[in-house]
Amino acid sequence: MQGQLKVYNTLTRQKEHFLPLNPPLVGMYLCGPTVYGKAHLGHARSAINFDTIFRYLKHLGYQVRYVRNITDVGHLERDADEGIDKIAQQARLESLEPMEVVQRYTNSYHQDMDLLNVQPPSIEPSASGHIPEQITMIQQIIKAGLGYEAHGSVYFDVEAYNKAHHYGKLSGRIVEDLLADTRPLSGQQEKHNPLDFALWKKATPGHLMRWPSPWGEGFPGWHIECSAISTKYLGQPFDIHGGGIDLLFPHHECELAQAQAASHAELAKYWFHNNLITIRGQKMGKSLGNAITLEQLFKGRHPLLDQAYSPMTLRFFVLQAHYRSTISFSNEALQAARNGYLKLMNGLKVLTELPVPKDSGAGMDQDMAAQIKHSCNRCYEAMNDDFNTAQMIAMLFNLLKSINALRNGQLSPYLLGSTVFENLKNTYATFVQDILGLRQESSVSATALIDILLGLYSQAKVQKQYDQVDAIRAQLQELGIALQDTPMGVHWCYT
RNA sequence: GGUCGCGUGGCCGAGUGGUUAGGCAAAGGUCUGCAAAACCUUCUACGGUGGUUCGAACCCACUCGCGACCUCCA
Repeated sequence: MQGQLKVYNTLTRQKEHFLPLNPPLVGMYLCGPTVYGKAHLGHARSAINFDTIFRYLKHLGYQVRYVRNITDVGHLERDADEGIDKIAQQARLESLEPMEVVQRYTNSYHQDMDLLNVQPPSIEPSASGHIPEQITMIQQIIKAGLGYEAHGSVYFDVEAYNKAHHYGKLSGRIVEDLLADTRPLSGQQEKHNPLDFALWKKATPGHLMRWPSPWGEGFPGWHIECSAISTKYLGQPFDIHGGGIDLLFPHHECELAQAQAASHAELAKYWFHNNLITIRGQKMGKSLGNAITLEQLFKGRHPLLDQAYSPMTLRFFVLQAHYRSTISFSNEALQAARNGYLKLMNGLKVLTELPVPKDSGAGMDQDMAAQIKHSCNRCYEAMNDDFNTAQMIAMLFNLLKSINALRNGQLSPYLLGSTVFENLKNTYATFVQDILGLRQESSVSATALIDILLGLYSQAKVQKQYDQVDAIRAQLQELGIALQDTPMGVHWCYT
């Protein structure tokens, strides 16, 4: 539809035509959140960027199975010898069961995603629910001679793997360079090589999250869940693997190597990476302590925030930049995003109120019609060029000028003809709502509106304008609202 | 240190060898009982130096500044 989609593939470092392995089916995997804390702006960016990609692929007619995992086990907090995973750590602080922490933050994540109008993925598997699959994959890797056990833990043998494959081909690393630069970390004496990474970790006695395995009680390594889960639901290879650019190395590199080692096949055909949100020139990240959670943003409760910003403001803010560029966070930028978002939404409202012109046949403004048609097409061209939402939004603002001109009577719909008008209407509405995923955030409450009417009602009554009094009462009655004059004033109730 | 990326007007941010990106903010105008919105106009920038070219913000070299990954990270 509307030209051909080109996407930037991190694996090949260039834009390529998007050719799914089994069209019209598309398999897409995204590294989801680790649920040991509230989601922050970075989580939102990734989710919004890939949500938009998901929406656009569906719009193009693809049948997309979108898998986004929930990481609820096993990531080491710091050094391997501590053997404490993040979730267990947090659980102790809060005196909660680990799975209670997982549930709480999973719920919180889902709430945030709903507010951001991020569509739920097709499948949202948890790591803890796929321990057997992970163990099986580890066994395959061992069988292939690319993993080894040491004292109840299992490691991936990077050197052996690199003999037949290229460890580092995704992130552009060279094993020799990596080796030349490895820092000695404590607790790595079990490894044959500093580059080797854990597939399975033996649980220390105090470790809360643990599962039985052929190597004793333990928990899966950091990377194995994604390899096991993605291939389970999407096959191998599948079409698209996504995630934040900070996951590129080592996480995605390891995922790729594990899958390759276990099944002698590529993990994914296309790798997409969204860039980061920066603040004061620096990456916003949990470990840097400069992350703003979504809750803080929506409530305006953070020292860096001048005010609260709504979910749709954030969504627009994110999508006004290309997904592979960094975005600078600032109050000024958020404020600008809010105003831009409102302008776009008001255009949608205007559009629904405009009458569809009948074709008069004569008097069409060919130039104007051509211009609108051109802008409509360019919305598709922008999205087809590696999901360039920034450029697409610019086109929508161009269309918006015409839409507002139509409303003001500065431009007559008859000059456009019904075909162009319908094209304008459909394109604008489709891109704003279905693809950008923007929706109205109306804060107007019905009771507040009724109160205003009650004021006018009372005033009219005092002035003995009974026609108006009766009219207000009758019209509210039609809406199921009855007015009642009492000695205490005017009340209303549902009827 | 290794690898990679970025530096665009007051702010955010596309783009890329010759054509207005767009939004926000600001100024002027049209409209208007007031206000707002909308529309029109203005502000025409690409870190620095040198080179290639008829022509570079876009290519090349050097240089300055910033950042990301290499450890958990969206």
